[in-house]
Amino acid sequence: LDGTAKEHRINYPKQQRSLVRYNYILDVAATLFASEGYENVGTNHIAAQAGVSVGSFYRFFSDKEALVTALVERYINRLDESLPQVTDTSVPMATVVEAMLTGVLEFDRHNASFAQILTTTQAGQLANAAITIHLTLKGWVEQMLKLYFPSVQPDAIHLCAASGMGIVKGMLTMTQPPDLIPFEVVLEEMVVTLMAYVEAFMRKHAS
Amino acid sequence: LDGTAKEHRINYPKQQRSLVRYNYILDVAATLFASEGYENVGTNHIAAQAGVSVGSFYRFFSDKEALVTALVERYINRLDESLPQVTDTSVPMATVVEAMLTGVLEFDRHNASFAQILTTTQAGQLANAAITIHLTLKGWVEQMLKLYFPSVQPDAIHLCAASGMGIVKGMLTMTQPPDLIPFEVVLEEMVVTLMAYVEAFMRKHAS
Amino acid sequence: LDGTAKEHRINYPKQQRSLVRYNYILDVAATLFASEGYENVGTNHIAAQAGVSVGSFYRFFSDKEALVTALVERYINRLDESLPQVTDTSVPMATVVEAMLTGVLEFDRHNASFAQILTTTQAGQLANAAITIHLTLKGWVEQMLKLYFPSVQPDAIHLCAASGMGIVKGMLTMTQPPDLIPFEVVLEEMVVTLMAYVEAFMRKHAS
Amino acid sequence: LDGTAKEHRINYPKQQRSLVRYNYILDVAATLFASEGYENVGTNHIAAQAGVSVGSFYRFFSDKEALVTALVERYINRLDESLPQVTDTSVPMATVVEAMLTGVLEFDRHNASFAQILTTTQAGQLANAAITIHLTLKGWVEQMLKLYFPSVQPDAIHLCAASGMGIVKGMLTMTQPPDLIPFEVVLEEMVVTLMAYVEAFMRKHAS
DNA sequence: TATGAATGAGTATTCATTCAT
DNA sequence: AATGAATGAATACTCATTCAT
Repeated sequence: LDGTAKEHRINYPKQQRSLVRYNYILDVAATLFASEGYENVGTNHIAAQAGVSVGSFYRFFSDKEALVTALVERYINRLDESLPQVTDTSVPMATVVEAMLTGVLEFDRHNASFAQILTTTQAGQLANAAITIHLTLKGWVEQMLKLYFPSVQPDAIHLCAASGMGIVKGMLTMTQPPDLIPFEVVLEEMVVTLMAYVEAFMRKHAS
Repeated sequence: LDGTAKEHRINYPKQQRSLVRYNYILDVAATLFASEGYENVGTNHIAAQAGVSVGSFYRFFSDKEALVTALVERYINRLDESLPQVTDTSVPMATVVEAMLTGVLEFDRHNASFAQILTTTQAGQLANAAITIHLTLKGWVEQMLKLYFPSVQPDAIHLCAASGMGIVKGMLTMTQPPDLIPFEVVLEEMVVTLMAYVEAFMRKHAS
Repeated sequence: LDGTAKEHRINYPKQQRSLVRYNYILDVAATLFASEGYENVGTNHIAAQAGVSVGSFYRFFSDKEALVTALVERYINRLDESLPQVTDTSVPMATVVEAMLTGVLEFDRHNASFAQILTTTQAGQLANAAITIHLTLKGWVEQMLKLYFPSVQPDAIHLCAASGMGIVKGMLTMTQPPDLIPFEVVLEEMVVTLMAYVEAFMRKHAS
Repeated sequence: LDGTAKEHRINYPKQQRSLVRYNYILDVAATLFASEGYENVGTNHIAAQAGVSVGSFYRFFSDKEALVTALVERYINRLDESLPQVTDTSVPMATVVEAMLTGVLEFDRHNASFAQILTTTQAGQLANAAITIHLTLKGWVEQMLKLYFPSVQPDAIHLCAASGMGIVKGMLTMTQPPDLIPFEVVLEEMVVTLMAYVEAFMRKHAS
């Protein structure tokens, strides 16, 4: 964004012991970010809470931003493992959509800060993180749409995926204050909305 | 959120000259927040950019947070003036929805930081601001829904409004990076989505 | 003390109306200093509390320090009027001492901040004020001592007066937190102490 | 005083190196307070003068007030070590009083700001410090008086101690401007005053 | 003469980051 | 490798004082 492009580096641990520490720091950071807000959580605080020294923290992460990058990477890896893979259209799309949304909501429940980071719109260190997750998920959605609607133009697919992402991200916040709507209810409304949208969209864009 | 509830006060200017300054500071702040991110913009920076001294800044706003409160107040007042009032159902709902969404998108285009603040999910000073706008808008949506669906249960109305807000907030971000989808396109998709959702929702909740 | 010697000026009001304002500002300031502490009371605060503009405040007093100077002047003028004048030794010294101490304690009761300013030892704007009152009172004490002990050396008189001032200033604070000893009790102990001290002192310094 | 009771914390250093720094900062602060006045000395100023960074300053002291608290603690610990302990009445009281006063005056000579803080009467951050030292010293005086006058009522002991404290605090300022009376002289006058006062007091309160 | 809006240098405090041990 | 003491630039906010009206 500003060209100064500091090099943010993550030192991926090779030892087992280090790996545990590394992951624990990420856990602690994610939890703190969720409850206090990213800007209100210092690196010293994270390190202390994780039971390591700041020095150790900076051996793993060159930067506060590198920590976020690592967090995002882990989110994406875990999502990749836990979300259903769709390779053929033998299953009705509604089923797939429901499975994916269930997966995402479930994922958010077990991965602190996920939705908060994904929905960040304020410029700042979190912004790039949000974009990375957004683009990854949107790519997956596009793949799925292409599978189910092979004859639809790429541009339309892209638009549909972007809208879908917007809908999911927006409705994801319904579980949080001030709405505090239960997960299952949100899930149901999400499925309804997405299916209704996709159907209407495809009716219009069917070649 | 934490009960300490510092008293944030805004000194509403009475003189014309002051009113201009007051509004100008809000303009500058909103613009800076949009480009740099709330946490990266200092009060000294805002004051300097607005061509006033920090002291003057603090004559208007007791706090950095009071500035946000004032910004939110102004957003709400302006929205109240510019969004269409719906008092009867002589117009088809689709028309109303389209008019409102057009209004909101148009509003965001002319009021820097509006969508960013509205979609803030990170804990911090912006959180309360986001909630205030959210609740206000949701209230308006509920009113409209009650008008068109007088026989539907309040709980259902509330859920529908909350979902609608989620959808709009989520899709509002499509105009921003990395999607950068044109306003008119986003508007169209929003209308489709909302109408499709409401229709499906009401089919289920019709008494 | 530091050579920069800014010129602190008081604009003594000539009009009756102004005089009332002038005195009222001093009253308000003294009261605020007593309850909040000199450094915690701003000139804007004083002006507002006194119902005048800051501009008016600065027409009377060139400085915050000039205000203190004026306060001290007024203390001294009022003390000069209310403390008993001693011109001959027809009255026993104990009676005079008691009358003077009664006067001082009474004075403190009706003149906010008097004791606090007099007993200030912290360097700062109050220091000069404290010294001025101290020197004035000490001068009066010296005069009285000379009258009763005409044959004692000036140096001894000076030392005795200085000690007396120390004793009075120190015991004056007994009425305040944390001791909170009643005025009459403090008065009694002061008289006892001073008389006992002077007697012992003079026994030693009688030529 | 106002109930808001911020938690002032001191980080007592455990390493030798840190302890030296910690004490040096206190030394520097005390010296600066003495010459410039507490309110005129900033934390940055103290840190710079002590040759440490502000950050280091705040590692030791959570607050400017915590610094004062630490200073007071150190005063009290050092006084406890250097003032004579009185456990029986084998020594005449005059001797004990003289020894204690010598100790206090000597202490003030080697511990910058001691008397100034002890005699602070202005509301503000120093006020609590002053009260703490005052109460501690008064407690010691009471103990001593009880020892020498076991049959006197506690209330009378308390009043006598309070007066004694007032006398000492007041006369302590005689060594400072504008009086500048030599230590030995002040000491002598103090002893005379206190002994004369106590004698007169006890004559009256002997049961 | 009176007003009070405006000024801006100054203050306490935080926090990402470094580096000697 | 690991530690955590140390750094200092940066930030929110205050307040004595000025000056245009």
